[in-house]
Amino acid sequence: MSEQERNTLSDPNRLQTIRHSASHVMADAVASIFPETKLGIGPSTEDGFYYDFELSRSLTPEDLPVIEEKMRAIVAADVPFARREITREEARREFAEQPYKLELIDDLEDQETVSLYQHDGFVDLCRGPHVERTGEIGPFKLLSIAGAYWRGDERRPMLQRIYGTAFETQEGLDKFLHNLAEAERRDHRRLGRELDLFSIQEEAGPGLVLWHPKGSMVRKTIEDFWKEEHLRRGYDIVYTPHIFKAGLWKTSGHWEMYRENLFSPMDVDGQEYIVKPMNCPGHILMYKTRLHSYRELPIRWAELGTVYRYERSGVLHGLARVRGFTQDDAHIFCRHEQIEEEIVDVLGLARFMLRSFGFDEYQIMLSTRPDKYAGTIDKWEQATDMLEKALQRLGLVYEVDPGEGVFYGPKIDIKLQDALGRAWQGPTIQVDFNLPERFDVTYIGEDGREHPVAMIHRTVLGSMERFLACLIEHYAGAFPLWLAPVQGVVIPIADRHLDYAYRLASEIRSAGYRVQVDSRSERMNLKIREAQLQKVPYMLVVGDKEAESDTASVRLRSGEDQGKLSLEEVKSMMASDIRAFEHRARS
RNA sequence: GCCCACAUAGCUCAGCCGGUAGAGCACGCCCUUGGUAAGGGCGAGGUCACCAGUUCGAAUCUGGUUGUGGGCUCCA
Repeated sequence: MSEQERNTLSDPNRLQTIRHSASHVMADAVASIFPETKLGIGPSTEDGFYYDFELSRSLTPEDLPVIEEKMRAIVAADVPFARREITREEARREFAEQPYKLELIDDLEDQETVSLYQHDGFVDLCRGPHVERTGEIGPFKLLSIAGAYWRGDERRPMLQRIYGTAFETQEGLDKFLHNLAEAERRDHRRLGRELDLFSIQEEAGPGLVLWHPKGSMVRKTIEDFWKEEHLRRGYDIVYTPHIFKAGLWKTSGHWEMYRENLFSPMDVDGQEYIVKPMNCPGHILMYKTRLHSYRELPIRWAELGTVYRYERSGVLHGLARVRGFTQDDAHIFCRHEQIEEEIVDVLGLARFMLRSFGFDEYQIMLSTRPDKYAGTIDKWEQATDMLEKALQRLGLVYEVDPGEGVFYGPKIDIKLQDALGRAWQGPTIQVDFNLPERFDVTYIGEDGREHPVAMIHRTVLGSMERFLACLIEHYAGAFPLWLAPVQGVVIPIADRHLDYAYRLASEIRSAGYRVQVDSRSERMNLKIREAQLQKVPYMLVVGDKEAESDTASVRLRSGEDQGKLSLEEVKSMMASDIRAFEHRARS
């Protein structure tokens, strides 16, 4: 392969190198505009690059074009990038005015030398590599300004970060910008309002969701499906209260380990109560109402449990990050030797659920012991081991996420990928030896003695809120027929067709479909347009011809005209539409 | 919580340098009964997020509060 060929190929390292070089050029530009600039770090990222700066004043969006202009000049000058190696002492002198760089130099492993990259007059501490010359940096664009803590530590100073991206080709950049626009078009907050699915209002409180009838319909459909599948797979459905006495949360360890997420206690008759942040203690108390034989295990209790967690104001985001949400939770009480089998089953259920909702791509993470944890290291290792074994047994590829577990146990997280390839937190499976111990949860073994029970916490969708956010964006609001809140709209052409329209609608409705009649005295064109914008799967146009022949002219959301179909044909078309989705999941 | 930006009618937005608000869509009424993505007319609707301050006068300037957006930290 020739040198030229190598450079034109879409090599991921090449792209990274370009972006990293672009970040240097950006830093150069910023430093030349703001002479007092203190440099942080400037790496390439998955879809671009950034650089962190400490500046004499705050950046505004108007600064970006100016910086970009400067960058273009540097790229056009096509100056070479030069690597230099110097000793740490020399580096300390070179960056004497750069406190953040000095800190980085001090933190380098005991290497004798450090490498520098220089282009034009700009020198940066950097491992490299870089492109040969600035002219090799392809089309780029600065995207946004953000605050970022130095080294991601909220106790350290906040620097100003500029995000940008660069590509090898103009098409690459265009595609990226197009994707950004597409993501905006699919934004569940926008679609939530446009499709009248839900709202979050200042008056009600940040992070608290009001589910409008249409959003509730989607949610109900998901919940019904979820419950049925759980019953089929040996779960029992339970309900528990929204508040519990504070003592329960002290026993569970939440009071100690999960304090920053708890809402303040409320006083009820002189007793402290706390809104539940999790469902587990309720299930544990229920389990403990009587003795359980090993013969009963595993016991699988599922609850669509609404929990409340205090989330810092800056992290709230539409339905994806809220303060009150409903987990599709379940707790499995079992013997230790049953854990692996149960996890295998849960993974199977989780994969089934994801497929059912149209997600085929996902990524599995194994999160291990965090800094703040309950229980012994020994138990943690045991639990982690079991999760790992189950994953290996199913031959699933996974990554380890060190320190990301919950305080009471390690977990498997499944991140699903939506239509745009973005990852969403979905199913979570956690093994927990700690809560059973704290609450003294046991079963009676074959030997007639008490044994500690093992507990698995799991969700297979995550939460109704976040899952709906993901669904909306995945489908861009055009839900598959079985989930669509309104599955069909009957559109009478003139008022004299209303009777027939109502009759048709009620017959389809009695077959179990959600169909409405658009009875307004508006033109058919308008009704079609609105049904289309509302992403209604089936539009059933009825006029003189249809009323006479007992048919409906079927227009699909895709714009396809199916022609005149009889009532039976319409119903069977809808039925097969739904069946196709079911098969997809079970196959 | 932190950094930056933003907050005008239900929605999307205009409102230059301070002189008490405007469009399109949506909504209501009327006319139109029309064959596959917006028929026409009239009308109603805003203490310009909230609270202070500067000023003869604030949607417009200043400060604070609340909320939202993009990030950081954190997470179902």
